[in-house]
Amino acid sequence: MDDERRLTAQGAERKQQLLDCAARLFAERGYADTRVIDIVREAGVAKGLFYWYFENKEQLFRELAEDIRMRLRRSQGEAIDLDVDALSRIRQGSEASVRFMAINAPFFSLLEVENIDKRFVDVLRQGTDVHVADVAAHIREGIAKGLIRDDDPVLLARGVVGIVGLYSHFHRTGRSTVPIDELAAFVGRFVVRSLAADEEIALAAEKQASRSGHATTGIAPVATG
Amino acid sequence: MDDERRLTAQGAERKQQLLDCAARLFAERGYADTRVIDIVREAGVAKGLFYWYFENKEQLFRELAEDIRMRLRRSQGEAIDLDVDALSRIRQGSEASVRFMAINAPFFSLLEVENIDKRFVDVLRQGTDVHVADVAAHIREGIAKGLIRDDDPVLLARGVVGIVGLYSHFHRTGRSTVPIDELAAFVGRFVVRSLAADEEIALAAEKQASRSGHATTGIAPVATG
Amino acid sequence: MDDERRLTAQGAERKQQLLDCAARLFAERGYADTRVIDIVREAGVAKGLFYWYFENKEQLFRELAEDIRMRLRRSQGEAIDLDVDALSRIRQGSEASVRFMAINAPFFSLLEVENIDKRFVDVLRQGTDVHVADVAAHIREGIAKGLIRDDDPVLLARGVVGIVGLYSHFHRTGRSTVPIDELAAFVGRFVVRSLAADEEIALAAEKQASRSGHATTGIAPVATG
Amino acid sequence: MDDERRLTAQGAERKQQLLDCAARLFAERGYADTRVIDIVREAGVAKGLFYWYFENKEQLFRELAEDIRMRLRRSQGEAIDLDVDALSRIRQGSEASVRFMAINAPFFSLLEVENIDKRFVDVLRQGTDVHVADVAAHIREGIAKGLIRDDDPVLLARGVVGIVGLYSHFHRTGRSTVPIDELAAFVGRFVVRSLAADEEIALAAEKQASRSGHATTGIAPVATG
DNA sequence: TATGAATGAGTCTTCATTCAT
DNA sequence: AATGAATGAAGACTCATTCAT
Repeated sequence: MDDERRLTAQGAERKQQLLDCAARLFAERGYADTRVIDIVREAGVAKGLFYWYFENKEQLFRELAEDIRMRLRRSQGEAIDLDVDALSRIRQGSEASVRFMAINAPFFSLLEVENIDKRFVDVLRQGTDVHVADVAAHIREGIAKGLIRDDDPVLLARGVVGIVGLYSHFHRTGRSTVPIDELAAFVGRFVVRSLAADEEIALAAEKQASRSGHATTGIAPVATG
Repeated sequence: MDDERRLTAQGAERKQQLLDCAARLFAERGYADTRVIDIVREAGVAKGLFYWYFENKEQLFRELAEDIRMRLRRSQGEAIDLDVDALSRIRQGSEASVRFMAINAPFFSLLEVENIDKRFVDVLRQGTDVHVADVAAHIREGIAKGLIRDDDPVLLARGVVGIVGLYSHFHRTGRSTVPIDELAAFVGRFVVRSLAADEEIALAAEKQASRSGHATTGIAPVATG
Repeated sequence: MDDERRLTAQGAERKQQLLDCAARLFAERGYADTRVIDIVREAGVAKGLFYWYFENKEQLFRELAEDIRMRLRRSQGEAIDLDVDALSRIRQGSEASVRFMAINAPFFSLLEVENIDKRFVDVLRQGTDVHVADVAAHIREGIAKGLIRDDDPVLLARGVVGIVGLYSHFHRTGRSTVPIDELAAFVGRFVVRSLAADEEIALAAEKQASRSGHATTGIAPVATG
Repeated sequence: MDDERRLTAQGAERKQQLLDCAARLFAERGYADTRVIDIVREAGVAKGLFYWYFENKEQLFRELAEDIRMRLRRSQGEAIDLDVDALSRIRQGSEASVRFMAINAPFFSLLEVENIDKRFVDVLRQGTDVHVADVAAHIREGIAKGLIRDDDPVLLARGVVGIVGLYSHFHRTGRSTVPIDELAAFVGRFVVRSLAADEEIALAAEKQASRSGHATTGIAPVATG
């Protein structure tokens, strides 16, 4: 792969196919235990072709991670109701994220953790930081308006993002017996309680109707085999 | 290492030295990127000696993980004041954990995540589950007494354990500018707010004096060669 | 080599090349003392390629052993004159074998002994057993016709096969000063005398003209790099 | 081991114990697959002690091989009746050898083949050569007296020695269903028929009473620890 | 675009041998 | 004599990456 290549329609499709297969395998066995040959075999192409579309295995992972992060962020934007108060918006975003991650499970397994591979801390950390910044903005507004208790906004935001990832992971690894909608609601409550300035506000935020249906838009499923 | 070997005092020391070196390296570069030769070089011994004390690299990791988990749990037990209410106990345990993990940072990097390597999900998950069960017991008591809001105790416990790990990780990776004591207090507040049945109870729990000084007892630092 | 691979013509050639090089080296230095790297160096290719064609060193040995055994058996079939009596046929086969083994010396060194490696007793023993069964059939016929003395046919057959291997080995290891044709004739006499019912029959069998010229067809010599 | 060491009685015993254990293990798993640690463990001593008694593993094997060869030769001398004719003496020696090898099976497995390890061709070959020379002397005498057919004496002697080893091996590897005395008799017949000048002589040699009872004197059994 | 043979650096693991005690 | 920890050379095998076709 010499440079920024212009791909034909078929080429783009083939590349996406490799990305999808890789995502699934990374999720199943981890980055290190997924060999390039596993990916191409899953896609039904020859080994050499991998290097036509990607510089190397690492590059593929980075593309994958960035792509997923982008989709998650977009889904959150869609889930948030700009007319409601900051605390409710955080709740909406959190619930939507839990749902979105559940639907697109295989794509998230790989980036929730910073430690998969030291090589990737940069991509993964940067993704989280963007997310945290988004939430922190809402939190600052909430504090200013007396809706959210007066504590370090960035730390609080880290907590929110972390909790969402936490329960998503729990659900993704098949250990949650709770249905996804219930789990999302639970996370919503958890987050609201963590942040709310007082009980009354918490109860109000919990009541706020959810528009998070939008967030169920998933990543297109991959035709395996 | 062919069988259950009885170690002399010196042998046990040498083994511990290898464990410590391995912990540090795993923390720095991850499990996969730490070669056996790196470990023995760090310890200043020959490669073959590694296999005198450990069956293989995987076995060493398991011993390490179990050891650390045990220490963490013990430190929590010491930090908890049995005379105070359940919510306060959870706060105490959480704060103590954050401090303990901060002090023994290199030892925790490797087990906070379930995904280091698919081979190790068993050890790591089991460790977390024990921890969650501990906390869930306190939560049940708190709910019964009206101190903790009435929600799924195991899910809540997962949240508590997760948040502690979350902020410990954040601190460990050097991104927290907040001093450790302040961070521990923040986590204490966060946890208390997430769980408390009402505001009054939350404030009371936050006031409760901490005995968590005990928990600062760390793992003996290793003299690096 | 992950699965049953279909080889191109060139691939089959390369594989055969590796087999030939391995045979020569195994013969020279034994199985254990021949490293994979020696084999690939001999073939002038890189180490990794070995594992493209063979699962591992052991597998290569097995393929080799089976291949050789097959060739030997085929050569015997070609050497035997179906019109002559059983005793003469055994003599023909024995002489042919000695010649065939002498010509293809490097290929036989490795399987004449059962003890190269405990792992391989199965392949090697099974090969011998087939051979013994072949000879035993002729012996039974010879006994029935009064040509061969009445003794245990399988034990006798083991003796015949053993003697052939014995003198082949002797010749192969360079200790026989006798030319190969003379040695083959000697073995023919030895075998005939061991089996013959009486002297007259023995003399008759010794006189029987040999067709064993066929058996000189050897394994194609390998162009050493 | 610095030099020719003078051993105490206890030391000699300890050394013999190691030799015996090694013989058993070599027979079971072959030379290469028997580790020094296996030998010392079998003997119940520490690894370092091995090198007090033997220069190295190879040296031990050589001592073992020479010892066994000596015992075999002695047993043959004892089995031969100097009063009988050459052909009968060969028969006696052959039968005695088969019996002796059967009794001391574990000690012979290792030296019957020249190919265990290229390092040992010298010891093993030399042992065989002495044996062959012994037999060849008898054969020359037999030829001179018209008892044995006029063929190359050394080649014939190789055949005799080889056949004895052949059937011993067959018996040792547990594939012979025939009782040892019967097998020995069979070998006697086989050898006699291979060599005899005519039928009458062969029948006479077969009738000759056997004194080979002497040869059953075995190597002292080893107390396995 | 696509193939699959070829490369070779990298890593774990084994084991004979040495040596301080 | 005896112990067992320590050494380090050696070898099998993996897998990302390259390249001729």
